[in-house]
Amino acid sequence: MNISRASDYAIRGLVYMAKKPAGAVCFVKDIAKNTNSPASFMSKIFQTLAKSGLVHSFIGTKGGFTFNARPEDITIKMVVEIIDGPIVLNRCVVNKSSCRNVGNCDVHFMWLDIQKMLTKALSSYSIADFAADKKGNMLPEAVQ
Amino acid sequence: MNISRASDYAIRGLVYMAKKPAGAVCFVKDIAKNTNSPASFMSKIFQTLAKSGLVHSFIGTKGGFTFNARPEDITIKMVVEIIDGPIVLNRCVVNKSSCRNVGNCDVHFMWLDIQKMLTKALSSYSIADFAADKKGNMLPEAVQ
DNA sequence: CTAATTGAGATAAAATTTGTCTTATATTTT
DNA sequence: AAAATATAAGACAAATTTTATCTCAATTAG
Ligand code: SF4
Ligand code: SF4
Repeated sequence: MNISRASDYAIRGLVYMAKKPAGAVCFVKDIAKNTNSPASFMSKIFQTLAKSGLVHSFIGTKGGFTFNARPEDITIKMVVEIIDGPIVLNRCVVNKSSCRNVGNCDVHFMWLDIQKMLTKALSSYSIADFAADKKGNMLPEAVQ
Repeated sequence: MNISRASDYAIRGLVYMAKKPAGAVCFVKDIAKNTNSPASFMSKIFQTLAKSGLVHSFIGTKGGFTFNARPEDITIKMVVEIIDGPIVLNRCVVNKSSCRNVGNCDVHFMWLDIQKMLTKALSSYSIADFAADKKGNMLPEAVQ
């Protein structure tokens, strides 16, 4: 029940990129250093982000990565799902046929509700929110 | 970002127990059969539940498990944390010293908020809620 | 053309998950 | 009392996922 280190790195890497002037080409080495993360691992993470279309990659000297979408359109949910795969609290919440008990399972509906709440929360944050150096609570309903 | 099969089995095993008359001794074999779960796996899960004090175990013929707490006092969060370990969305949410970036990390506060929301939701359900055959939404704020 | 710098992709170690199999314990039957 | 039986306890192990590293390929500057 947690996000992976890879997703944490990816989010902070993208936030770092978003703080640079729009359109700037960023190097993995630089991103990794400024986010305190292993460069070789970050490299593979950005490969995945590039494959997903979220960022664009340029190979060779003076290569690097640029955004392929506006940071304000990239939600935390998107990043986590690209890196960790779909968010599925319990197998039955996205694919009913994945569990033969779903028809007479009392617990099923709880997972549906919590899944909905969680994905809604993760979708309510974008990369741009953090690049603007806003701090503190941005999900009022979470703490009242 | 999901609960383990073990936690799913544990919850439904306890719900099955809660449907029986209070104080009844239940066998793993029976619990496993009625929850469509591997008996030997369920056995190890109930070992853990017993070690935590949630249920009581009796060895030998006519042995089995009984509740050691009232089903209405056993929250889903408790069960998941006993089986899967503490719920920690990201390492920084329960132990600030686990991440050297926490002081100047913009994303930290988001995880704090979502963690709080998630644990609150998981604490709002008890085993008894599902044993009563109540179905449907029990977390109004999740779907409005 | 060569060297330097970058991302791409193959490989692998470590940890976690998901189980099974054997052993110990208590009860019931003979 | 001994043997058979039913149960939980715990050791063991396969499979998967996570967390990386290491080597290769592509591009460009000089
Ligand atoms: S909660 Fe119920 S429906 Fe969902 S996976 Fe578990 S048993 Fe199946
Ligand atoms: S979100 Fe920030 S503080 Fe939390 S683990 Fe990641 S880097 Fe550390």
